[in-house]
Amino acid sequence: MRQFMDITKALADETRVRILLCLRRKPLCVCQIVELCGLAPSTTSKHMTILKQAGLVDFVKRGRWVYYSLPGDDAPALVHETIAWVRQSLARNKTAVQDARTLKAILDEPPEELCKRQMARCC
Amino acid sequence: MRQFMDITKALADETRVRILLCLRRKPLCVCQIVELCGLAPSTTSKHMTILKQAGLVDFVKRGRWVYYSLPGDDAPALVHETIAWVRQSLARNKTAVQDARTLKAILDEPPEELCKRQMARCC
DNA sequence: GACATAATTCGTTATCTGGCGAATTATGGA
DNA sequence: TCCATAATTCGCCAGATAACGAATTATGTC
Repeated sequence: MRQFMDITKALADETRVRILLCLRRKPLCVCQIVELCGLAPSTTSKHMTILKQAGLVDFVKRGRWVYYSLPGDDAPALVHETIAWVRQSLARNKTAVQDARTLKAILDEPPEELCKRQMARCC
Repeated sequence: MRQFMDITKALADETRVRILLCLRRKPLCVCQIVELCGLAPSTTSKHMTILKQAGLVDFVKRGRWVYYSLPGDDAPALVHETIAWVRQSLARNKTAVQDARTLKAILDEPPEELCKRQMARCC
């Protein structure tokens, strides 16, 4: 039950659902996710921790960069079924479609530029 | 997105998930649900309102009694898929199994007795 | 109509959650 | 070694949520 409730609580926030959907195609680094959801890096990081705790995402560190992705085939069936359910439920959702467009633009820009812009915004 | 988030928020509470699972076999009246989850009638009623708002349950009034049930075939596919997902995810869950046992005992007793006991408890 | 009672609504309280900025950690480059 | 910087953790605040008991609503019975 614990694991299931971790998952439902993780999904009970729109930002986290949007992030999950955006990881569909490829791993994203934190600065890209920050750009996507328009929140402070600290807040975004917290969301990623909650998703990780629920087992809904994985991450790898590459130097100073952290890449989050959907979990691999070795993850529990529950996790895969959950992601499938979310994806199916929101397949034609307006917000999700818009996010996919935004993501495309973000991926066109080198991550370093994103980070610099985010730094400039708050300091 | 609104409807989906209503559903995930409804599922982000263990009591509500347990109630949903217990409705599997047959409709239950509020006093039975109160007995099952061990909370105050007012609290339980609020939970039922949230589940109803999310579309995850229906209810019918029979005189002074209100019976909650899983929604019928005319409910949106999203609702049925959600319930299927929850059921599958917790099929062998310990809490769910225990609740099923408790429910069996509750169904053996006439609802009137339950209501009287609940009344005695708080007044 | 008056009363009993199943359920809900209301008002209050304690806890949880999501948000931010500041401080900290950890890594690559000068 | 020292600095720059990507990310996280910490400390705080505002708003949401779950719990209760009291009051209210609605329905059946006398």
